[in-house]
Amino acid sequence: MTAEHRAVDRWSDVRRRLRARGLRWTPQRRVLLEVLAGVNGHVTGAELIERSRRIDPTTTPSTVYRTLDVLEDLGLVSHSHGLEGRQEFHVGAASDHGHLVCSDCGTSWELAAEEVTGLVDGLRSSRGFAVAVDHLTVEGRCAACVAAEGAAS
Amino acid sequence: MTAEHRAVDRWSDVRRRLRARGLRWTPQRRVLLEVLAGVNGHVTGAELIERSRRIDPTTTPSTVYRTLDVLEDLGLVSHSHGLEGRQEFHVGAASDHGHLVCSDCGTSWELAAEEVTGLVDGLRSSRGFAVAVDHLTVEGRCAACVAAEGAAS
DNA sequence: GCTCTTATTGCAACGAGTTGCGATAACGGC
DNA sequence: GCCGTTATCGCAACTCGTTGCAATAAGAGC
Repeated sequence: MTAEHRAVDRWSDVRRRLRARGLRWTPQRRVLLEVLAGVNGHVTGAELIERSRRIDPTTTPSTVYRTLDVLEDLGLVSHSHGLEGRQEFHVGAASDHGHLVCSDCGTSWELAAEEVTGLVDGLRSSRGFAVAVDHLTVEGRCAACVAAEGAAS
Repeated sequence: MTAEHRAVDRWSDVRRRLRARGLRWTPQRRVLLEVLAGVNGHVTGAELIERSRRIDPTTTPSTVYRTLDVLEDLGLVSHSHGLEGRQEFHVGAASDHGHLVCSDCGTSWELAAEEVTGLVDGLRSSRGFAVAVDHLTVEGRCAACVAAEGAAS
């Protein structure tokens, strides 16, 4: 059994889950899942396309994005908007967390739900607004970049 | 004096401010400022282009976006990313506020700096992260949409 | 295995936004 | 008012992502 095979096996129930919904298991979806199995953390849509093309050069953007939509429905990935409004996909079931992005260096971190309870509760009580934590991206400058700037000037 | 003239006058010091920086006052910039003078609240980049074209049909996207960059440097506009990661420009000097966007109906509200002090202070002390409040967009579902959903189901 | 339904694909065209580059035109100096 | 410097313009090409549509192919039933 090759390494790739093992990686796919990790996601084996996806096929069943698709079928259960009347959806289909296609070669293109297999490729994307193979790619996703090798990701931990965040990836941009463009990067997923590129990696898929390394396995199958005929990979098409529309197919990838549409498959990602389906997988998001299944709860396998989630997406948020990072720097420049680019899509960032997050793999794995670590539910309900936001992101912290440094606008200087571009690094991003996960933001645990507990770190934003104040904001969430505040907006719910004051405005009745239900914050989608997993879509929350907080932009700013990280400690390292703030320090670097201080040292430079 | 025409209405258009009066609108431009409101922004008359922009010309001086540009010159002071060695930048130039061009017909294209005059058009965009005329458009911006008629905006209060938020506009998308595409909308600004469309409105500029109504004054001067030869308006080019690159010029508009580049001018917006300059105006952002001057502090006249600021931009954030709304739904779908689209750019939203905000006119007027109401400094340092974020946005609240409903992912169902698309409506957006301003988020006062005071409403997010908890988050900002928390991230500064726990991670040394300096949040850019004016770039903060909080997505979720507004009270009206939550209520509508409750009634429907 | 064959057929039929219809989910999915790939193409082509589009929308938002950015970038490199040669040509144009502000505007400060004379 | 003309000249030279160089900021700005407009084009063309590109990136990321989305959408409509005709053609393809999963997979369920037989």
